[in-house]
Amino acid sequence: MYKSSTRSFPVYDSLRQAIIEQALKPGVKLPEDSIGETFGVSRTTVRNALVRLDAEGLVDLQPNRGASVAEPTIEEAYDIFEMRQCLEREVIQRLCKMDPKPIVKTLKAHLKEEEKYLGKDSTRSIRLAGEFHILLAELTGSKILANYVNEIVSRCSLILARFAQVHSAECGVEEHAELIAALAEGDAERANACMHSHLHGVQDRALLNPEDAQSDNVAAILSRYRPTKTKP
Amino acid sequence: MYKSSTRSFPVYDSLRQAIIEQALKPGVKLPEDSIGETFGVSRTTVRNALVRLDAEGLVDLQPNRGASVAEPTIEEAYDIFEMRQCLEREVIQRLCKMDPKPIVKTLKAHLKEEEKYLGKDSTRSIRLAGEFHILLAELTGSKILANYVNEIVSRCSLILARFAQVHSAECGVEEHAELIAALAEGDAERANACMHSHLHGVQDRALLNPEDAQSDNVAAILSRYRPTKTKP
DNA sequence: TTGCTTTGTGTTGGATACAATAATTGAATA
DNA sequence: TATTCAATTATTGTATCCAACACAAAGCAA
Repeated sequence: MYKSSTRSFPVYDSLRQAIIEQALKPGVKLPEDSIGETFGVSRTTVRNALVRLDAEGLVDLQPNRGASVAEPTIEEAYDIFEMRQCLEREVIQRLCKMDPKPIVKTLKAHLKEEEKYLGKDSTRSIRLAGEFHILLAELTGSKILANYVNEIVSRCSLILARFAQVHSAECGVEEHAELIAALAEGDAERANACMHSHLHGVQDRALLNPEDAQSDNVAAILSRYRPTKTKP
Repeated sequence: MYKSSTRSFPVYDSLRQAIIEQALKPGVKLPEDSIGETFGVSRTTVRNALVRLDAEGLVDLQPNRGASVAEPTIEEAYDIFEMRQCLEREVIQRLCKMDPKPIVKTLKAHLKEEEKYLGKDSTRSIRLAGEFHILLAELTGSKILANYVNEIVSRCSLILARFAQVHSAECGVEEHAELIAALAEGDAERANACMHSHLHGVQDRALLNPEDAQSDNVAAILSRYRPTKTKP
């Protein structure tokens, strides 16, 4: 949907990643000037990226007031989690109608990655945990479903950034393993239950005792996300 | 999500409406120049609108080749309809857990509108039929769910524009009435069945003989495949 | 013809420039 | 000291401009 050959794509992608990984926390202002500077592009280009992120709900773009990382309210948070339950239920139901063997194989490979970085690289762990869910959705073969899941998982990261105390506890690897086991056996009932309680657990950890977050230096954070220029 | 106080909003909104109402058919080029002229704005402003529409899947924005109304493939069409079933199933399930009285009241008012223009103003009929589904989603109180339904209903319009022969047959008003009746009685089972068969009917009318509709566009499609293609 | 290069025209990608709006500062007054 | 309001500054909204690219037609070779 978004063609990466444009100049605004790296900006979009980096911002997105930074928001998901919570380097850019909810409420942080995203001035076009400074972002353009760190990426070496003009405001026009940055603006394009911001418009897209606004459409995805990761950024809040207010007229004459510029962009900032979205700050989902507690109500929106519940709304998003409920929607996520719906989408991921659909994912499970579709996967259960398919041949489990190649699915399980792919998932196990991913799980191995997750285990590899568990407790070592927390940022990577978090990303991998999110990608597990996206991978599940992709395995259904439905582009749209995968898109929606991708979007909603991102927004859940935002919610965690806003309300949860400990981000690393987002996804339990064992729970992923359990889900894979259920899928391997073709046990739809159990797979569904697994996913449901898994997501419910994430939600609880996020929304049980909500507390606020604060901001940081945008340019400094983004410079870490800027793609390294490899020029011959 | 999209603040209407910008200058690009009317452009976005008009284009969206035109696409949904099939005045702009799939594949039609959307040059920034001419659009900007008709709206009295610059290309920059138009571009903003196009980026948003691209993000929503209504417009296809290709680098250096500009924008055109999206042309969903038959595979994407099935994918989208399947997703729509999932989303609207969720809508029904949520509505069935709520107090039916105010819901039914609102829906009946809408239905009356639909009946009023049935057979008279086809464009308006089509729009109202689509809005019925969006209204259902809004009544759940979930912003996200309503957004998704809105988006997917729009994309279904696009599919109909591409593949169906008769657009006016999109939604049966009686079927809407039946659904309302089921909701009024709190009969979740029946409401679900209603919605399912209703959507299935729409899908069938759209995708049953897609070859005819596609052959209309063969010339246009082939003209884009310029180089070294063997003739039939 | 057929295939390949070239040139020309139109359109887009992106940077810059200027206008409009919001945020901030600071001085004057109570 | 607190408050108001005007002036300044910062940031965004939008238009315009130039370079880059795509597509089409014309020329050229075989």
